[in-house]
Amino acid sequence: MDSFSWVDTSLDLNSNPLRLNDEVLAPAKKELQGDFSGFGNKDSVKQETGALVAELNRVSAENKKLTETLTALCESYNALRNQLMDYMSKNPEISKELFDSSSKKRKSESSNNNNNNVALTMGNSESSSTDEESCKKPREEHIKAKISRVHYRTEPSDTTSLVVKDGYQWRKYGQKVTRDNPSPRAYFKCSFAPSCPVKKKVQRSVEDQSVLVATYEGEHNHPLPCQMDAASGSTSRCVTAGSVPCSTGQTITLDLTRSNNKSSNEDKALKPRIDTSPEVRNFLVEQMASSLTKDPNFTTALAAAISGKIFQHNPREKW
DNA sequence: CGCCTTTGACCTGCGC
DNA sequence: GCGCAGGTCAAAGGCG
Repeated sequence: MDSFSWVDTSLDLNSNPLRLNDEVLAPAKKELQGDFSGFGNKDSVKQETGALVAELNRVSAENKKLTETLTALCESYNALRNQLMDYMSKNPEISKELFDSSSKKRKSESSNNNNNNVALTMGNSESSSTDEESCKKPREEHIKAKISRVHYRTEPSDTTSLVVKDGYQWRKYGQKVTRDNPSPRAYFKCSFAPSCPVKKKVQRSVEDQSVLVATYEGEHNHPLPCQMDAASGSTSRCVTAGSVPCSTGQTITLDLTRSNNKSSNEDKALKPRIDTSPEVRNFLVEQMASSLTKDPNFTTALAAAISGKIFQHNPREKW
């Protein structure tokens, strides 16, 4: 699966057209439909108001039309993406061929094009940021080791910490300043199990210092420590980011700035803005549901969570 | 006292 | 062979 995961199929859906309804048009509409008593009953004002309302209606209709077009576009895009994934999974040699040629090409461009997938990449886009992996000698262990990259959004004020709370226990064994990024890169090993081969590299994104890029190598040979804590009934000290990002082969962006009791302007500014029109909301919900159910990694994570619950109910049972 | 982080030294692969 | 850059080691120090 990793062999074709270079396809960056991410799509920025936070584009402006979707926001027009609420953020731009609604206040204007409200203003136009408001009380004009201050202007008296002059015909010219009425005519102007009427013209503006008509114009607003026209723009609203156009916006709705554009939204529908975009929705249709998204649907066809996702269908096309799924077809591509199916095709490449059925033809691994072709995807490998494509991967090899593209990685060769990217090798020469890597100094300029790394970190292209910062921000909203939830699709299979591992290799868009495999700058160092592509430069490595393809040793067997590196081919076998599953590599995944997870982006964690941190507090904008926190630009020095390289700690990623992902639920596992890590021991830092090194830190290095790399050439292509002024921020230091920290090296971690999984310290929960001595035999666990998983390593993690954490470095701040060049483009956005508030984004931590964690690269996981290998697979954990033990359950998530939080599940163990839950099983033993002890008070867990781990704070998960709500996901098990290991060995997925995908790039995921997690927002760690979303605290429960915070409502500052800064926090508001970070919140994703989603169009509240019903059709768009339904579409997004359907897309999310279908993406999650189709994703085998989600199924795996779900199974892990359920097994964790089972452990919780059967504390005597060993794993 | 044990665990963890820091940090300089060392190792290894790669390009010239 | 040499230099560079990324990755790893291990001693020293901090902290609970």
